[in-house]
Amino acid sequence: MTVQTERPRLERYDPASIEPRWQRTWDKAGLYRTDLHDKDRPRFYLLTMYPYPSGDIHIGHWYIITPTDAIARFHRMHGENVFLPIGFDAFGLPAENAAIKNNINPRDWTMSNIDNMRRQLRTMGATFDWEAEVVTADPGYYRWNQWFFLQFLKAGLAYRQTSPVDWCPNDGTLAREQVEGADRHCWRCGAKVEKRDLAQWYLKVTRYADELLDFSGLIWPEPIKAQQTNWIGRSEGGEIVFETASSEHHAGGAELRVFTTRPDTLFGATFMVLAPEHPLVAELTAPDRKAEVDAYVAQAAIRTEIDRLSTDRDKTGVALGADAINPVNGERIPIFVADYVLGGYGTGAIMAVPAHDERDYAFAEKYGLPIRRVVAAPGDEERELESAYLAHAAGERLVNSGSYTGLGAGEGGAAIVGALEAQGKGRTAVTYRLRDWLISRQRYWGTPIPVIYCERDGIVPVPDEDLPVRLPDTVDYRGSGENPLARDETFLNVSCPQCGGPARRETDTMDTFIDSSWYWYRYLSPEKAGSPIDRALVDTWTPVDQYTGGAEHAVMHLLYAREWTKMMRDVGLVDQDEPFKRLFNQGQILGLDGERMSKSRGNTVDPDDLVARYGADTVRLFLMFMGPWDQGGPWSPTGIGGVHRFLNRVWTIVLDASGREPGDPESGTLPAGVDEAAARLQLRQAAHRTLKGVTADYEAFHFNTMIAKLMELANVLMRFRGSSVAGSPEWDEAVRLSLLMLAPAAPHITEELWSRRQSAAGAAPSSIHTETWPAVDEAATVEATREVPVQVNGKVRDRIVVASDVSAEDLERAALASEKVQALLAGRVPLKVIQAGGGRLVNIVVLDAG
RNA sequence: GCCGAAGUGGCGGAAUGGCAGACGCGGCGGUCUCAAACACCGCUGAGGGCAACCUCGUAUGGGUUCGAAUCCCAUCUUCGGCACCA
Repeated sequence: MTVQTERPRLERYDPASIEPRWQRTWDKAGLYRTDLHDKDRPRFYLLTMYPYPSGDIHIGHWYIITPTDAIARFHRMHGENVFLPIGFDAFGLPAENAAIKNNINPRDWTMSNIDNMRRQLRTMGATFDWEAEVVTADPGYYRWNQWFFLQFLKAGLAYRQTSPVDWCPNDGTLAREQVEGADRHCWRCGAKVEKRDLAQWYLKVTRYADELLDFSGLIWPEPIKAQQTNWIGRSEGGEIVFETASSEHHAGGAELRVFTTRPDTLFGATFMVLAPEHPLVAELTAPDRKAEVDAYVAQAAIRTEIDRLSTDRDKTGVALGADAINPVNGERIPIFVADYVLGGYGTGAIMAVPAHDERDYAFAEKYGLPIRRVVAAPGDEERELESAYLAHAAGERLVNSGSYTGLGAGEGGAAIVGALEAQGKGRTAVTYRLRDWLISRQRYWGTPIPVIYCERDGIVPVPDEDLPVRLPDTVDYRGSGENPLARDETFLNVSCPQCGGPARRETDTMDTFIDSSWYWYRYLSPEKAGSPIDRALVDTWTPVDQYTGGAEHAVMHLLYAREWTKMMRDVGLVDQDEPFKRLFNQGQILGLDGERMSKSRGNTVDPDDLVARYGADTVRLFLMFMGPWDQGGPWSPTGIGGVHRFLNRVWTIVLDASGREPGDPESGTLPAGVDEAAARLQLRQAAHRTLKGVTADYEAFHFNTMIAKLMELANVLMRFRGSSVAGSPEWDEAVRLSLLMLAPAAPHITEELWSRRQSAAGAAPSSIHTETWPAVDEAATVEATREVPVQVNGKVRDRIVVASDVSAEDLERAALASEKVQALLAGRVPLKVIQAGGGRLVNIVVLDAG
C-alpha cells in the first residue's frame, strides 16, 4: 500500500471563465476610452483598416486586428495616449446584392451585420475606443461626402463628362476593381463587361500625379510605393505636331499631335495611327474609305476593352486615305485608324516607328508598310531587322536621320525636340497612366451625389442647408441594370434651388471608396455637426502615426486616401500633404483552398469555435506566432495546441512555483554543476536578455520571434520550478517581467495572473495594462563567461569557454591552444587569425595542405 | 512581356556577412495513470561510424570574402500586381 502525499490540485487555466470577465471590467472602467484633449502625454494615432460588414468576423479579421491591438497596448505601456478607433465600411455592393437575394432592405441587412460584428469584435479583447465609432452608411457620415463633393465642385476638382465606362449587363456600372480576370468579367455574375458611354462625375486627381510620386517622409513598404508609382505611370518624352497633307477631299493643315517617349526615332516614322475615338478620324477619312472606316470604328466601340488591349490579338486597322507630313523632313506618311492605339492615353494618336516599336512592327508587317531603321549599334547599320530594335546598346547612333545622323539616341532626341520647339511644332512632354477618378455608380447603396439638373439652370449643386440628400429607404433597389434611384419619383423630382422650376436629382451614387478616403479624420469627432472634421483635433492628431491593413489596397484605397487628403488641403480643410506617416501591410490569411478568404467564396474560418476551445488569448497568440506578420499564408490550425500549452505553462509557473513535474525525475533539482547562486544569476540574465529582445521585436512588429523568446524564458522557468531557486527574488522578477512582456499579446491571462499575484502580495488591485513597460538592466544581460566557436579555414572545429572580458590576445592564444585545433594544424603555422564581431568568433586560416 | 515579393528539415518558420535549422507543430521513445486524456522529460536535416566524430546540406550554376542562407552575376520555380500606356 502506497501513501500518497496530497497536494492541492492546481486550478486549471480556463479562459472561458476569465476572458469575458476581464472584458466587462475593462469596458466598465473605460480603460480604452481615449481622452483626445489630453495634452500631457505623447499622442499615438493607431489606425487599422475598418472592416466591411459582411456579417461575420472571420479569422482574417483577427489576423489584422489582434497584432494591431498588441501594438496599441505596447505603446500605452510606454506612457503614450493611444487612439485606436474602429468603424464599419457600411456602403457597397455586397449589401445591395445580399438584400436583393434575401428580399430585405440593405440598411437592415447592414445594420444587423454590424451589431453582430461589434459583438464578435469584443471577444478579441481588443482595446478599441468604441465611442469613436464611424458607420459610413449613417446620414451623419455620408452627408459630409456630399459636402466634400460640393467643395470640390466649387474648387474645380470635380467635373462631369461623358465617356465610356465598364458596364455589366446585369449589375450596371462597375468599379475598375470589380472587373476581374483576363477576360474582363463581372466579379459577381461573371458576365462579360462592356463599354458604355455615360455622363459621369470625376474627381480631378490627375492634378496630383507628380505629387503622388513623392513618398519622401513616408515610412511605407517599398512594394506599395512601387505599385503606386507604376499605377501613376509617369513617362517623359515629347509631343510632336504633324500636319495633315492636302488632298482632293481634304484641305490639309489640320494638327495631329502625338506623344512619344522616343523622339529620337522621328525619322523612322513611316505611318501614323489614330485611336478609333480620335476626333479627327471622321474629318480625315476619304469618301471612298468612309464605309470601311465607319464599320471599323463602330466595331471597336462595342468591343470589350480586353479584346482591344490583349497583346495576343492580331493588330487590325484601316487606312483613312489621308496623309500626314513629318515635321522634321516633310515626308508624307499614311494615316490609319487602329484600336491598338488608346483614346484615353497621351493624345490618342501616335507616330508609328515600326523599326523601333514592337506593336508598330507587327502592324507594318501585316499591312506591308515600310520599316526604316534609324537607330543602330556600331556595325549594325545595314543589318536587316527581324523584329523591332528596342534595346539600347553601347555606342548606338542615329542613322538615316538627316543632319541628326551620328548623334547618340538621347542627345539626338533632345536635339530633334529642341529644333521642333523652335518652330512651334513640338515640345518636351510628360504623360501619365493615372486617370481621373470616376466616382459615379448606378447603384442604390451609396452616397447620393448632391446635384440637381434643371432645365433652365443646368447643373445646380444642392445647397448646404439641404444636406444630406437622404437615401430613401423605400426604393425598389432590385437590380435590373437600371438606376434604382431613378425609379423613385419622390426622390427624383425636385424644384430647382435657383429658379424654383421643375428639376431632377442626380440618381447616381458615389463610389464607396470615397467613404474610406477620410474616415480616420471623422473618428476624432464622429458626432460633430457643422463640419466634417474638428480642425483642432485633426491638427493635433493627424497624420495618422501608424496605419495597418492589407496590401490588396495598394493602388485603390491607399491612393485615393492620399488624393483626398491633398484635395482637402487644397480647399483649406487640413494642413497636411499625406494622411498616413507610417504604413504596415500585414499578409493575408488564405482559406484552406489557398484562395483569399471571403464570404462570397464561402471559405472563411470562424474563430468562434477556436475561441470556445482555447480562448481568445491563445487564438491571438497563435495568429502572431504563425510567421512574420507581413507574410500571411494559408490557414491551418495545426500547431495552435503548442501556443495553448505555452499559456498553460505560464499559468503553472505563476501560480505554482514550488510544484514538481509528475513525469520528470529531474524536476525540483538544479541542473548538475549549477549551484543556487549561479542558477539565480542565470535566471536574471535570461529574463533581461528576453526583455531586450522582446522590446525590439514589438517595435519591429516581429511578433513570431517575440513569442518564441517568451517561450524560451518560460522553458527556463519551468526547469527551475520546484527547485530552491523558485521562490527567490530573481525568480519573482523573471515571472513579473514575463507577464508584463506577454500582456500586450495575451491581455486576459496576464491580467488574471497579475491580479492574483497582487492579491497574494496584499497589494491594491490594479490593471497590468496600466503598468509601465519595464526597463532593461543592461548589466544583467552580460554573462561572466561565453562560448566562442573556433573555426579553421571557415569550418567550426571547436568551442572554447572564455571570460566575457577576455582580451583579443588571450582569446587568440586560447583558440590556438585548443587540442582539436592543434590536431588539425598538424604543425602548420597559421597565416592569420581573424576575430569577428569583437571576439564572438575566431577563424584560424592556414594553407590547405590538401 | 513589365514591376514587385519569395524559394531553408516531414510542416509553420529562425538566423540579413560569423555556430544553419531558434521557437513551435508533427513523429519516435519515456515518465505519470488501473487505463485513457491532460501534463511533463528526452531524441528528431541527410548519409556514414560501436563511439569520439566525419562528410554533405539553405532552388540551380558561377563569383566576391579568412568566412555566404545572407552580398554580386546568370538561370529555374512559385506567388502578387500591371498588361498594345506609344
